[in-house]
Amino acid sequence: MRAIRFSIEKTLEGGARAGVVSTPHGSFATPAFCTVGTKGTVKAVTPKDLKELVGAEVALANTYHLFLQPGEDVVKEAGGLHSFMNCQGPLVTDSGGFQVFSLGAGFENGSNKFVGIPGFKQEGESVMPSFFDESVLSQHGKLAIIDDEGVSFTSHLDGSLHRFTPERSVEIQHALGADIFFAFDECTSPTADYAYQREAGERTHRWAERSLATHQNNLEARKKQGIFGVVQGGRYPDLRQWSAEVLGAMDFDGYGIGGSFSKADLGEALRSAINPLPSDKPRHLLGIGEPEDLFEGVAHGIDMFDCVQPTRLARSATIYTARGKMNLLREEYIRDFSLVDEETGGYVSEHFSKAYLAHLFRAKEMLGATLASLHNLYFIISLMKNIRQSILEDRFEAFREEFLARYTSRKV
RNA sequence: GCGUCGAUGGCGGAGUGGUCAAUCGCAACAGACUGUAAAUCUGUCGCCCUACGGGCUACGGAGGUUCGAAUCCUCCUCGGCGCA
Repeated sequence: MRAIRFSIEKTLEGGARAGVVSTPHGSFATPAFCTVGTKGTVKAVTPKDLKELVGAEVALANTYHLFLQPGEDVVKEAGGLHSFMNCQGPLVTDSGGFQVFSLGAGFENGSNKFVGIPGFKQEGESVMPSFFDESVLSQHGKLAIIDDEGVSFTSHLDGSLHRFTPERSVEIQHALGADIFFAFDECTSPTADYAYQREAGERTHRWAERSLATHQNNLEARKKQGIFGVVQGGRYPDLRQWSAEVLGAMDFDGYGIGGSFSKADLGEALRSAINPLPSDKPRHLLGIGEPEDLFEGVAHGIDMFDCVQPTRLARSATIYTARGKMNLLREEYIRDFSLVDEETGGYVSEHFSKAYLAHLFRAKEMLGATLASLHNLYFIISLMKNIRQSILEDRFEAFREEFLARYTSRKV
């Protein structure tokens, strides 16, 4: 008996589908958006509000972060992640593979996932993230070093040396006890060349096998947790397809699609990665979450998303609205007493004005981040619900068009 | 009244003869953010222009010394402190 079950209620011609994922901690409707709680907390928001005000059904935490602090042993001693963070619903953990990228390969050129894409990263910007702390730099000039067996890395917290292998990552994720967790993968830099991308792909595939074997050998964990493999391939469609074929043949409970690709290529990247995957398993597009991208993902058959964007933007005063994103720190909102986003609604939009949130941010009051996070999460999650409904009613493309027409109607 | 210290850009506060339109912090204004080293980061921030360059006015006020002053001298105004 598998811990994770997926039932598809409806699939549209283009590939969009609606379903339900069942886990030992309850089920969630798909397409789903996982709120991101990297360190075991969705920043600035209580689990109660997340559930009652936002309507969130799943959350995702991170192996790398929880391993470093407080340590997976502490979480296990607390009774697992659910009990530790007082979350009764389904939980997902990411493997730490992305951190290998952001602390290692991605570090070399200070890139994010969309490096070089106009509007995402200007050319000639500083090579290193300026929040980088030189005191924890390893002798290699970066925090993570990859070899065929695994990854050695220095903690960004205290500079101590650690090592992740696929086996170790799975072991930690067993201790954390999320309902779904990811196989340890290597997320490459978007600038990686073909040869390296292929090499990294092969490594990721071997790691996937080892992760899967480690999980299958743990009979206790198998009953309680499901494991997802992660398709890689960078910006090369043939490598993505190859990666999906190789992983698709392995007996995972679901699949993550990770890595680097340009926004413009999202559609192509999804097509090549999704086609070879078994259609009866859930597919999770890792780390993507702008409204346009959610539509694009769903259109190609993605079932799950996670993204820091709603909460990260919220903390720096940018909110989603039906008419596009708005930076509440702009002067024009100081005396804008209209509600945050009447068209979208939700607890925050219905009770607070833009001027009030603008004041909270200017005054650096914590409630600003909380309300904005609640709102952005509500915005994204209700969007997912509406998308799901539109699939069930066979009017997904119409809804997409209608939503985006309004969403892009106003320049921020 | 005497003595003493001080007066710098929206605020705080550096500078104490040239490389100063003036370090820095805050505020302000704008931008970025997609598996969270992010309640973070970046840019602008006297005025004007044909604006990677140029011009003008500036460091309480008025004079002066000097090739050249926010920086030195004199007087004045205002403020802190001490003594009366």
